Amino acid sequence: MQNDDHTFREPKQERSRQSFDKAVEAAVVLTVERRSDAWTLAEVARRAGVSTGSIYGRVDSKDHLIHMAQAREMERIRAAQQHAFGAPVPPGETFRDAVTRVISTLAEVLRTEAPVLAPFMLIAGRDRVVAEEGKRGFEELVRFFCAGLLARRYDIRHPEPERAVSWSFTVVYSVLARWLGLGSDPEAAGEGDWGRILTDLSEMVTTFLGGLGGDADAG
Amino acid sequence: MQNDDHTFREPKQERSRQSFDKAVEAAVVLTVERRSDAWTLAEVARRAGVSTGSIYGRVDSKDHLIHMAQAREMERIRAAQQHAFGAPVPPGETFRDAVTRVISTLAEVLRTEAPVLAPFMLIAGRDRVVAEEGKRGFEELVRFFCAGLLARRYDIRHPEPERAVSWSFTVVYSVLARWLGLGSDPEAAGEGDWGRILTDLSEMVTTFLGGLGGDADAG
Amino acid sequence: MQNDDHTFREPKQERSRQSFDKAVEAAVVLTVERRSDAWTLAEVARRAGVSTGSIYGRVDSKDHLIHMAQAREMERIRAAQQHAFGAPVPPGETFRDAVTRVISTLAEVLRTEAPVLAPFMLIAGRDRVVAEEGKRGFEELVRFFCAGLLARRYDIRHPEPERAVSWSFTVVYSVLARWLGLGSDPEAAGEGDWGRILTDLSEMVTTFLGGLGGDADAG
Amino acid sequence: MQNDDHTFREPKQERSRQSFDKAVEAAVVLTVERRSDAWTLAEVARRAGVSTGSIYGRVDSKDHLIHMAQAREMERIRAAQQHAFGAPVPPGETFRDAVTRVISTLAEVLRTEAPVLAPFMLIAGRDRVVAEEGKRGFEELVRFFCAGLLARRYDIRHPEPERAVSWSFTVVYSVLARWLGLGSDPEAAGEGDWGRILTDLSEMVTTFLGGLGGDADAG
DNA sequence: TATGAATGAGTATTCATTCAT
DNA sequence: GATGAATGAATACTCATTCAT
Repeated sequence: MQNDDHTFREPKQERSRQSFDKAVEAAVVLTVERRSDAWTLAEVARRAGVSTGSIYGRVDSKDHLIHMAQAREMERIRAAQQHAFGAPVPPGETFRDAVTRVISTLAEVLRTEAPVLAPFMLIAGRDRVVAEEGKRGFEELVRFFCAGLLARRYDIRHPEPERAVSWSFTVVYSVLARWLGLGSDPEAAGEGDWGRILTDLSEMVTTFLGGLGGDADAG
Repeated sequence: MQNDDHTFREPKQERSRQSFDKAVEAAVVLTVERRSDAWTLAEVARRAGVSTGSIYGRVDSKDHLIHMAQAREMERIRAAQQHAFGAPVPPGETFRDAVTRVISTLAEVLRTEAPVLAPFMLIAGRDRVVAEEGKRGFEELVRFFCAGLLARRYDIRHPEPERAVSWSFTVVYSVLARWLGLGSDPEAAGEGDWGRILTDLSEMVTTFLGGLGGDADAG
Repeated sequence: MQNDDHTFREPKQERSRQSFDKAVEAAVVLTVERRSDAWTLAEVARRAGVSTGSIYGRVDSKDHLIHMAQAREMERIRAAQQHAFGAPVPPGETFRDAVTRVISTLAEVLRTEAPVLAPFMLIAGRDRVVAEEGKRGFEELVRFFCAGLLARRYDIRHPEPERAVSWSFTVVYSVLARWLGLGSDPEAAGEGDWGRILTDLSEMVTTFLGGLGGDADAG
Repeated sequence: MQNDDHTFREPKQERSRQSFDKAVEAAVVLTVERRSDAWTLAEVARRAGVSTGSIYGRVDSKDHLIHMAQAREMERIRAAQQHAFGAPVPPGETFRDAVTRVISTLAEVLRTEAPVLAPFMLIAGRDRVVAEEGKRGFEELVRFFCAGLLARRYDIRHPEPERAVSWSFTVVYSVLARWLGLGSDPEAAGEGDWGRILTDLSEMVTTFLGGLGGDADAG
């Protein structure tokens, strides 16, 4: 949860912590608004109602502030992911329903967090630390998704369940990310119908994994 | 081929046109090298062996120069797409082979042009003109891909062939673009095996469209 | 020993005085290390293990702290000078030996204290208080040196003994200071042989004062 | 005459050269006025009537500008030294007169250039390039002075004429530099009488070299 | 009184754009 | 036209000093 490349200077006074929190929050908001880090430290300071100097008391460069902002958001997002995938599995669920549920869960997390994730992905293109942190969140997502599907391992007729599930994630994530404009390819964003996409993905994955689609659960 | 937002000033002299071409070329090369527009006009001028002033004689801002660079590359890329998809269809090809061929063609075009496409997609995030131009190339790709598959319309058992093909494009493009780092999400770039991805995509799409996978062509 | 330009606030508690002493000490050490006042109050505070605020409780500017640091060192240095020049005169010493002894004493004091004196001389260039304080130490040195030589007034054949001795000091001090890098002219520092310089100076001064060099004491 | 650590960007237009010259001149003037480099680029730009950007067109840092300023002044100063020491030797000059002349020449050069030399010596304390350039000028001075005295080699009774002359330079330079405040030790600056100092130095050196002072030329 | 966080003026440097030659 | 020098607004970062706790 901490940055790798910088020593985070722990504030020893509560007041300070609040000030810095406001600055990080402002950085996040601006990053989302501008869909990139195209903001100045002066803007962050003004929005947070603090001075630039006070920010530099906790951070040693604009990049470091970006890392803090990302760390904070990723912590929140990872908690959200955990919560979303931690929901109880409905009893008696068909395989198709399970696939739909796992995909929808992923989709919902991504859709909710897209505004935050997108700019940080952009920044990851030139900032190794941001890339690494993003990767951690991503890998957690992979694990949740795969675990969710592999819970129905015995319904999967594909000869290599692990690989099939992993591939399914790739397909689902790629399509969703593209639709949501993650990865900063704004072209696709919002084209087509979100619900329809989820249905199509579920259908495709169900078929791919179960081999027959609708009645995999009947076996 | 022309820009929408600026009056293109037709150069009076051939010599001058060549100078400007060199500048545009330099802008392209730098854009690819830096994987973004993180270069200065001075750099472009130096590389092209021209002066910054002369560039401003043909263009009225850095953004405009970027538009010219993109226009030039997109023209080339569209020609390449046309050529690639214009290759003759092998006679007696199975449906599966047709799917594989169309997907491979798309994949090859994207893979070849990824270094150029990626930075412009990045720029498209904040530049409407770049986004529009990119979209045009993209839509052509959609048409080629879909036409390629719909040529086998009668092998497609999916109840809505048009939509199914379109959806297939979405899936294939999303996965490939992500793998190639288009859209500047560097996480996925290069993970997994390219050949394997093509195989998996072909398999998935063949199944999805044909319903039964391998023997759709038998019908 | 006190500063002229500031009211020195007598610390109420012993504990507090020790804290401030640590700060002054840290300022001295940093000044010597950096060979100038190119340090920050935060650095001083960190090294001293106190807070910047507490320093400002005893001092009202960085310059004032520098003055305290200098005052402290000059006090020590003046004691050292006093001690060095207070050594008993060997009985039956020749005039030449007396000159050598006085010059060597001066040289040794300067050489020992050069690391401290040099940066404060630098600072004296823009700080009147530092210049004044330095001057006081310097004048004491002049007095000690001259008194040392004038004790042999009757061996001095120069028609104006006072002036001759004073001039000798100028020559000796100038050469030594330059060699030691006092006055921050780093060019000369360390060039040539220290022992040789002392010999040469002694020879020159003996000759200058005594008129005949080696046998002035014979008269 | 060029800097070692930077490529000096030769202006291709005359206008430019003038602009930059004004900036360098302003840097020199400010350096002399402030007796250090305690000026900002904005000040230089304002005084020179140019923009900060235009300065950065020729120079890539404030330090580089300082180097240029120093290079320019040192060029001038070296020419002045050459001219001063190149004056014809009066025929029939006594040895004492020769010593006085050489010392006076050195003294005059130093006195004239002290305001420029002093701040650069200060800067040399932390800037290697400035130190090196200064050293070059200094070494030239050593050569001129020694050559001037060694022209009277046969009047020197000291057993090691070269070393004696070199030592004489050290003494003379040290005393003069100190008096002139070179080396940023402002304490001594201006104390005593300049004419008297020259007389004393001449006397001392004449005696030191010739052994008998006034009648060395009689031999 | 001590602490250390907050302040904010101050500065070097960049670079798209303009314009004198 | 072409050239490339000049412009100057913009921006990250520093640090002496203040002040809430």
